[in-house]
Amino acid sequence: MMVSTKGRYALTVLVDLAKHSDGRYVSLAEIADRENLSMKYLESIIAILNKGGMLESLRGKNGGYRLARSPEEYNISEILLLTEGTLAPVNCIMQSGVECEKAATCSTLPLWAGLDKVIDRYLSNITLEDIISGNRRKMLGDYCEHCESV
Amino acid sequence: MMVSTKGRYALTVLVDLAKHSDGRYVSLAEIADRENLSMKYLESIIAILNKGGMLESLRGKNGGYRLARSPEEYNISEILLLTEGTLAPVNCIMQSGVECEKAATCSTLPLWAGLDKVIDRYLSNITLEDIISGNRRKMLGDYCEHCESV
DNA sequence: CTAAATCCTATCTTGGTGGTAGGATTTAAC
DNA sequence: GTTAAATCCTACCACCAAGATAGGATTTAG
Repeated sequence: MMVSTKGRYALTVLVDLAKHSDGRYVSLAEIADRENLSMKYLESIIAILNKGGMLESLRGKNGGYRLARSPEEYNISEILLLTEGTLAPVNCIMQSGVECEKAATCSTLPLWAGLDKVIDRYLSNITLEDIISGNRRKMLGDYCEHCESV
Repeated sequence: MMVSTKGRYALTVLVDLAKHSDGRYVSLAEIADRENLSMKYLESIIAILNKGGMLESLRGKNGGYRLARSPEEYNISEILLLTEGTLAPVNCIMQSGVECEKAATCSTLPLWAGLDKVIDRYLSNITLEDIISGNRRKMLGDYCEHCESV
């Protein structure tokens, strides 16, 4: 498993906000209720999003959260990176420069590095807007970033 | 994390066998020593490979393991699938038909399904032979299965 | 017969996942 | 200025898979 509930619920929250806040602040209770998720657990997840600058929050009565930017300005990679810490498919691949001591001679490292690249390319290319608009071609179809850019 | 040491070590073992057995049986002690991994731990991993039909084994003195097929006939996806059980990036994606109850209305499901597809495409396309021959273009480069097939 | 090997079963520690609990603080509305 | 509704903060906990380790039973070449 690569993406835990943390990352998945974070995305769910952002999608919910994109769909339901038209500028207004939406309370966590409302989101938890609508998405049928534990509000207490979402609390800890939304805190990460908030501190990461992905949301604006308002405390007190009638408070809540709303997106800090417009949906097309969020790419999925940055959302998951923030909540999951890393998206690397193996421990060998570090976000920092720290490397395995065998890296120089490891025959399998290029495979893992390539896999990491493929995953990040896919996720970086999709935005929150693609998700709420249901851009199936880009997510599921034969859409090819590489071909498209040539 | 998506691929644990189980899958990584399994691949390491297969690569080691591909490189060092020219038809002869290679003992686990030899592999563990060369790869600097715990022999006892490798034992449990190689058992999976063996039962999965990826290896041929010979018991008793001078026994050991060798590949059941030639390196280009193993693709990485099947190796990892056997050892890891699943390669799905999220719990939402099942290898069986079992689905989340919210699947029909879930806006994020296409994203996960697409990610799963991208990962499997990449790993299915690379063989053991690509790894031992260090085919960097295919693993790391701008190689594009999609473009290539058009 | 013995040494070298696979095969089999059981056990253990650790850290991350997926939460829960309780309260402190802020603010709008009456 | 009191109250209710909300965010914010800290601590805690159960469970399970990962990553091994241990010990012995079985097979076979020499």
